This record gives sequence, C-alpha cells and structure tokens, in this order.
Amino acid sequence: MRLSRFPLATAKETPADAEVVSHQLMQRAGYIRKLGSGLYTWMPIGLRVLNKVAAIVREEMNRAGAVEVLMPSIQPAELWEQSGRWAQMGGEMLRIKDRHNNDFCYGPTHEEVITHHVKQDVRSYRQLPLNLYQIQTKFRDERRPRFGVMRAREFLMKDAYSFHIDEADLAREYQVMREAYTRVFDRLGIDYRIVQADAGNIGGNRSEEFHVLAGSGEDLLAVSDSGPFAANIEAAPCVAVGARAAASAVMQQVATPGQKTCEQVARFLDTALTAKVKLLVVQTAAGELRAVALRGDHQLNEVKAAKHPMIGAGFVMAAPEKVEALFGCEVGYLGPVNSPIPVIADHAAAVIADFTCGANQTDFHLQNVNWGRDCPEPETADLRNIVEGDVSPDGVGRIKFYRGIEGGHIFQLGRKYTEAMGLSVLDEASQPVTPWMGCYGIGVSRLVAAIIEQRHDDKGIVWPASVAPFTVVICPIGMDRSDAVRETTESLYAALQGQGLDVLLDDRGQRPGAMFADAELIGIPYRIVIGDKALADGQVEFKARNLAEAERVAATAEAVRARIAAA
RNA sequence: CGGGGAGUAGCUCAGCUUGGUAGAGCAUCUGCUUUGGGAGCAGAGGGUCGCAGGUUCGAAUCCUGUCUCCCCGACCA
Repeated sequence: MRLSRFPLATAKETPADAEVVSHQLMQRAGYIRKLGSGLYTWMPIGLRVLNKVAAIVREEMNRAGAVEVLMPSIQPAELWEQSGRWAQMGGEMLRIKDRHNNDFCYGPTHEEVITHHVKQDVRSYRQLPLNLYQIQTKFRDERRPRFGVMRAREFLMKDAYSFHIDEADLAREYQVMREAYTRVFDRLGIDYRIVQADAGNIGGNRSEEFHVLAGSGEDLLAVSDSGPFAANIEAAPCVAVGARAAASAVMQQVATPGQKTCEQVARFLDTALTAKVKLLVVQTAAGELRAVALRGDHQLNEVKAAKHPMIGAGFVMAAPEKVEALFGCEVGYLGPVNSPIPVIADHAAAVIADFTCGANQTDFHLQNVNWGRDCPEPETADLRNIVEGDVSPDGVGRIKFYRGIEGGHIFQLGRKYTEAMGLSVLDEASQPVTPWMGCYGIGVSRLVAAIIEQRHDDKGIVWPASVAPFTVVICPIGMDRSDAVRETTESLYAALQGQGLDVLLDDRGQRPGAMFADAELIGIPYRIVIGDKALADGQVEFKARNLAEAERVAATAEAVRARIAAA
C-alpha cells in the first residue's frame, strides 16, 4: 500500500476524552473515530487489525471443528419471549419496533436464535455434536460505555454455540474450545490468564474467562502466587479457615460516639479490624430484609450473596431508613446481638471469638461478643470477596490480585435454552432428549484495544506481527532527489509485496522525522529506511519496532525478508 | 438512574464573570527555502459559537427549555 493513497489521519495531540492508553493511541493513530457514545467507526488502518484478529479467531475455530454461520443482528422479540429473557433483560437490551409495530431487539447475544435454527434442522443424535459460530456485531446498551472500543455499546464478537447429546460430550467440546482459545490468545502475542468465572445471568455451570492482564482492566483476578488457582474475584471461593477459639471475656457495652465505620471503631477502641464483625442489611427481591455478618476488613461478594438461598438473585442493599426503623439505631451501629432479622455470617466472621460489633444502639458498640453465647449461632456461608494474602482455595499458595480485561469467556450452559426453546432430538433408543449446550465468546474488537494496553511505549503502538496492519514500512529519504533511492525503493516495495508481505510505502514525501514518528505511532513491526548513505554501500537500514537499535542489511528483498524472518 | 463538568475552526482550547461585528496553537492550502527524528519564513482559506425560545438597540456572553458528550457513583452481567 502506498501511503499517498491510503487515508491515514494521525494526530500529535492526545484526544481529551480518552482515558486509557489504548483509546488514546487508537484515536491518535487514526484507527478509530467516535460516532457517538460507545459507537466507533473502524478507519482503514484500524479495520486491517480488526480483520487480522478476526481471521486468527476464524482459523482457530475452523481448526477446532466449529462451523461458521452469520445470524441477523436484529432479532424478533418472540424468540426472547420463549426463553423468558425478553422480560428478564434490563435496559442493556436495545429494543426496537418495525413499521408494523412488532417488537425486535438489536442482538446482545444469540443463544435464542441459534437454538431456534438448530431446532429447525436437527432431529437426530447423529447430527450432534454441532458447534456453530459467527463473527457478528452486537449491541449492548451499556449504562456507561468507556475506554473506547474496550467497553463500547456496539462491538464485534465471535460467539459460538455447541450442542451435545449428553453432558460428557459437552465437557469434551468445552476442552476443545478451551484449547482453541489458548491458541488464539497465544497467536495474539499477549500475556493472559484463564480464570474461573461466574456464569452470570446467561446460566450454566462451568465457566472460565480469558483475561488479558492490564492495569486498566475492569476485572479483578485472584491468582495463587505458587499454584494453579486463578479466578475472577466474583467467582473466587473463600475457604473456611481455622476453628473458633473459646470465649475468654464477658461481653460489655462501650460508648463509641460518632464512630460509624469499622476502621473508625477499630482505631477508637484500639482493636484489630480483623476482630470486628460488621452487619450489612440486604433486601431480597421479595422485599424481605436479611442481615449479613462479615469480618471488619472484608467485603460482601454480591454474586455469592445472590446465590444464597436466604438472599437470592435481585437483592439490593436495604435503604438506610428501613434499616434504622427496624434496628432502632443508625446503620453504623448494627450488630448480631438481638438482631430483629436472621443473620447469615460469612465463614471468616463466624470463627471470630471475643469480637467487637455494633450494639444496635446509636453511639455504642459491644466488645467480647461470642456467637452461641451472646447471640445465636448464625447460618454460615461463603459470602465475602477473597482478599490478597488469603490462602488459595485449593490450599496451594497465597492469593495475589491482578487486573484483567475479559477477552474471552467459555461456558457449559447445560440445558437452560434447549429446554426453554423446546429443542429435542431422538437418541439411539428413539427417545427424545434435550441436548446440552455450550457457548463461547471472544470480544474481537475489545481484543484490539487489549493488545495495545499491553504492547505500547511512549512513541505509540508496538504490534505483534500477527495482527499488525502492515508488517513492514518502507521510508525512503529524499526519494524525489535521488534516483538511487527511488529505484531501490520501488524495486524493494514490489519485491516484498510479491513475497506476500503487507508492505506500506511512505511515499508522501515527508521529512524523515515525520515518517518515523507516524510509523512508530501506528506500530508497524519493521521499518526499512532507504537513504543515499547506506545505499552507497548497497545497504538499507532495518529496525524492529520493539528494539532500540537499527542495523544495516543488504538492499535486496531476500536480505530484508531473511532479517524479518529471523526477528 | 443520582451527582459533577463540557459543547466556540478538522483537532486541542481561550473568550463568557463585567453584552458591542470571533481568537490562539496544531492541521489544511499557496509560494520560497529546507530534507536522517513531527522544518523555517511569507501569505491564505476555514466557525449559523450544540439546538430552540426569551431579555436587550445589540447575545458566544444574561435567562428558560432541550439535545449531545465526558467524569464519579449506583445499577446490570
């Protein structure tokens, strides 16, 4: 490609509305342009990268035996009514009407559609297993789109759906997909971790996420420092550790005027934060109030709480007025002693002896409180977020936190959708069975940003060759005043292109500094500089984007090609 | 959804408090010079000041409404 004919709009200044480095660089390097909140146009150079990432995903999906389809981005409401999700989904789903006033949505995901089609065509166990995928634009009306294409409303996603005669075959396919995803992420040249995940409202049992490690990531990952354990903090179980010591002192009430938070009380009474029990009040979807006891330094894990039978999905933190009316004190002074509602204690809170807690009386706390003696033995459960330094749930190593960008997610869905949509096939005994289903997503457009988060320097993007918009850029110095430079440039350009390389020729006639700055900003992996000086020795300059030093190679396509191959 | 902020040239922003015919840098165009790290000089083009209404002799500036965008939080998964 000749740059003189390729619309590339780079900017020196960092755009004001871009917070994370990938968004800034994509905008500055002219990869994307914003159309509206969470809506981005992929400009020519950006599209080349997006297409290369998509191509790698496609290759690995095909290699793994999945088959590509393309479903509409607009879906009839009817299908979502069948699965029950038309009512369940919130404002995240963009609902639209056609001219006949019929309801549709812009697809946020395609479980319903694919299940519908499989139902149309698959009748026999002989047609299974089946794994269908597409690379399609999705729309999710995020409350708060941010970070450019990393959390956009419209985005490109690869979503695959597999169907199986039994659970064992689903588990087998899940492993196949896990390996395919591993190959994809390896080829993208990024540092990533596979972590246990919560399946969320999509449903299902086993689920893992592929996270690109980055400080700007929106997810917190709990990873063992010396073992294999790794989980999204949402899904990281906390094991009950240690037994409760015997009570050693008499419960007593102390005045703690104005001390509302655990930190304040611990400081005021000069006791350890870990010896304090705090009580949170949640309101279930049915409107009932429940108290959750946590150790002073711990936080409620909302995913775990939503799974607890006494709390359930759809709970919210209770309004302070309701809590105060029920307990007769301000929310900063709640405790399990004489609690008017059932208390569910996290394992870590349940093993503390002689703890400090609110007295259910404003400006007073209780010390030396003991479960079973001063208040009932609570129902116990795993309800907290794991914290750094905790023993890994599998017992190997200690937990360390990382931030990650969710680039892929694989699920064993089970039969939720096949049942809801009435999909059944005949088995060997001519009996109808409901197939098991898996689904597997990769955020293609998000991955472009995620790669940049990991691969950039102060000059710009540093692409791995696998997804770079161009593999090599040729920068001729003084092309219009030196015949030697012009001739070498043209012949090298033609020859490298002939070898199948994606070559960019900077024939804009810019000064060297401008050419170099642009090449570095847009992140081309290899740069060839052709100038009279080196050419006098029959050489050109070769520089890899990720290395500091330039070197000289013979001014032939073979020599350049060999040098690239060696890099 | 709650709170905060911003909409002025293609981009980044000043001007608004105290109303008087629209500014800078970058980018673009022309000419000359320059040519190994985002060149210099001279000149030029480019804006219904988000939109609608109001106040006023006069509104980018004051008032009302509205739309959009950004940030923090909550929510959702």
